[in-house]
Amino acid sequence: MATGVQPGQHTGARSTAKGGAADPKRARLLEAAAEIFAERGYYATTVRDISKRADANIAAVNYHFGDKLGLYTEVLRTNARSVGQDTIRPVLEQAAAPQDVLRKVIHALIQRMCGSGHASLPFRLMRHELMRPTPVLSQVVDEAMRPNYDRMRALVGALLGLPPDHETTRLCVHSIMGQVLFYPLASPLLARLWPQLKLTPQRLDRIADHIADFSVAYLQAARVRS
Amino acid sequence: MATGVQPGQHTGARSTAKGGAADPKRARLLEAAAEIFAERGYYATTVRDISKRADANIAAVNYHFGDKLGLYTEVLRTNARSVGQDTIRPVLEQAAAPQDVLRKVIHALIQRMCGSGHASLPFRLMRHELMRPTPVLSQVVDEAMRPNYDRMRALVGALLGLPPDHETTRLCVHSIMGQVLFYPLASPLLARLWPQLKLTPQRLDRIADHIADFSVAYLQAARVRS
DNA sequence: CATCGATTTAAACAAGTGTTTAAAATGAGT
DNA sequence: ACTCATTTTAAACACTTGTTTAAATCGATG
Repeated sequence: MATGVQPGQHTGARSTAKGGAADPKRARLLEAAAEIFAERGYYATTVRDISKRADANIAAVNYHFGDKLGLYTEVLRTNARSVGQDTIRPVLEQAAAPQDVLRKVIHALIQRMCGSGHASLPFRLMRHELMRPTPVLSQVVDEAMRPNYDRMRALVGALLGLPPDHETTRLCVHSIMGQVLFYPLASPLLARLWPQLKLTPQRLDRIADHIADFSVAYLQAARVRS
Repeated sequence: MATGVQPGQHTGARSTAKGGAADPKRARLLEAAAEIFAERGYYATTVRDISKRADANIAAVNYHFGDKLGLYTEVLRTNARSVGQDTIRPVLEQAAAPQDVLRKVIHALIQRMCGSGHASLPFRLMRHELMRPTPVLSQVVDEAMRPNYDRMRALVGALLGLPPDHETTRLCVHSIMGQVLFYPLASPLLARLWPQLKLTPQRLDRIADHIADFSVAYLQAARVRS
């Protein structure tokens, strides 16, 4: 104890010169961790795998982030912002007819949640967090999920002619979320029930169209005339 | 090697007397394993926990079932039959109006998948298998899921006036499954987005009603007149 | 060059996992 | 009572995990 070095919260002599890559080893660890966490989730990822991909020593994670969960927390906080504010929020807040906004957000969600490219990395992190929650889940929900859930309730409530906190409004939002989440969350099941299905971007667009049609049918029929 | 004892497939001198509980230690292991697997899933369950609950030695699992996966396979095969044939199939095959059958199967699925009682143990096993597939998943899908998926497609196809293997039919089945699975699979998310929600049986019935209404709205509107 | 804090390294640690081993106990058949 | 296959047991094994340690290296400052 009291060795003089404080792992995980060193005094912060960073940003010495040009404002760019300060402490590159730390950045490489974050980058490698994000990729592996997004691929396998928190529990199936080992600090040895992360260290190897980042060309760092096994102790690097503990030195720079305290422990594995500290590294994961930092990775997730960054990407939660990307999901919650940068990607979905602008789609939900654009000025357009509510039905069009709904269609677009369904398309965006399906493409990101089912995609495997670099742009969907934050969504894959969320996907794992949903399937196998970690102690960070509450924070993720607060930053990435609840704001969009609330906006979604406002949107669907407008379509229904009901307040955002009405039970029916919530259930409809869940019906839409459930349809969307089915494809990324139940994909191992789906792959065996319908082996021919290939989730190409075109196919994902057809699926998103269907989900929108399927949902709008109820929202229109149930609309309370104002 | 060649010790004369063949773990996992002993010669089967079982059923000596009354056809009831032959090899009670094996049965206790199966019972204990089913409970713990249903609660925590395959990977989070240790053979030590199972052995302790069954009042058996740590080596008992290996002796009677070869290895942990052998025990899990046997537990899952039993309960897959319960899910696939005993519980859902009769609901899907009853002679009634397709809409009523659909409503009833949605109710049954929601109650079982979200329940925590003894009757829903097989469904909790399936739930974990969906969220965290094991090498046994394919077998589970074949025995418990695909038959009902096919029956579901026939039912929804009849409501739509489309063949069971039409793309729209499949997408509609997925929309229904997604809405149902949302509550059990995304429950950690839901618990934080809507903390007041308590999944009582009455509430589950309201949810099932909503899912049925939500789905029927599209199925009726999209019906191809024959 | 010497100094000293920050970083990196190799090695070990402690805890947990599924599995195996060889001996002990069991119990029915002779 | 003895035999012998079956079952149970305690102990250890082999392996992986996250974490820690203490020494080595680095890098700017005096």
